[in-house]
Amino acid sequence: MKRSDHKSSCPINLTMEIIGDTWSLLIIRDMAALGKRTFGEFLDAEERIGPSVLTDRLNHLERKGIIEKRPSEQDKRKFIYSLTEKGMNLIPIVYEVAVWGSINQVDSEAPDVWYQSMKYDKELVLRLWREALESGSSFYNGANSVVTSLGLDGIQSKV
Amino acid sequence: MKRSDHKSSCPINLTMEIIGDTWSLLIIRDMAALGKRTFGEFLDAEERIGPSVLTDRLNHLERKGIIEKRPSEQDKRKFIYSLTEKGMNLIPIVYEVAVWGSINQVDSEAPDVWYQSMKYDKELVLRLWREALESGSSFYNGANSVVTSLGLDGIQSKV
DNA sequence: TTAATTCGCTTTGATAATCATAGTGAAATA
DNA sequence: TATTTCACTATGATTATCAAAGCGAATTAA
Repeated sequence: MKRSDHKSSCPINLTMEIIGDTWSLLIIRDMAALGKRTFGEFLDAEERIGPSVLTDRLNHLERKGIIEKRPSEQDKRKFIYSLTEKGMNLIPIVYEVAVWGSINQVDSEAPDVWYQSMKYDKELVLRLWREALESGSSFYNGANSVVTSLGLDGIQSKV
Repeated sequence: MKRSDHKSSCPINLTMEIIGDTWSLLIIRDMAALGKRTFGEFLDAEERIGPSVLTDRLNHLERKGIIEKRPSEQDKRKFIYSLTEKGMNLIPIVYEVAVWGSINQVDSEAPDVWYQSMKYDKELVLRLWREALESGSSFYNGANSVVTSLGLDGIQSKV
């Protein structure tokens, strides 16, 4: 089956046809949580994605309208990838996936501030996360990060 | 890389190593939303999963503690699959995935009652869905379905 | 009681995705 | 000018996915 076809029009199926693979949500995580923006930064991920797979996944996400690509002005070799509105709308999914893993997978490990943030109201954290992204920050990094907004800056970040 | 290894301990990665494929979340959808419980019912899904892939995915989900399998008492050829506690905890993810697809994928189609339910408070719907599953119902079907609890029974279900 | 059907899978053999590794050419840096 | 960095491509091996056919046990129909 070609990727352009659809197995069904079920919204769950259509969504999983976009993010239902090993890497897509990890790339979105790197953008939304860590503020990564270039090919090399994604390549550096802990999970060790290969360059050909990364190229394929970035093209896929761009074609699906989840991310955008523009040339860097500082370094003409680079491109800057960023989340579109449609991509930012995936944050609630990323959040629930992270919460499920944190609670249901005993061997999961994340920065302490993540577990701290889980104690706050879900809608508050999602609103702050959205605001962080819209101002060029991410969950962990940047002037308007969720960590900063929640006043968790001082927490020791184990991992 | 063998499936038993982990690319990282990130909760998002660990979760996607379980549900990050084309079929797993569709099987969980069939259980949680439609109340499906047997191999043949899963095979009948709109998305046309093949029997060998279905076998593989069911074994995978069982090994990961998401579903359980027990012999049917009525028909000794059959097995009854059901969601574990850990599996029911995936409902918020399924819900957010369905919401994202409904809003961001123009060509998505779901029963009218699904769109009706999206107008209600998120936490209410998730609580009702959990209660439905715990009493043997599902989102759409059964005496304690979410549809029934929200009083949406009369709505025409244009699939 | 026998024959046909249903059920939960397996098997098979082809196609497609994924993988690690090694480049490549352009741009930046030393 | 030489080296390094950057975003990717190319390659060839391994693995996953696929549709289709087949199988034995259990159930149903004649």
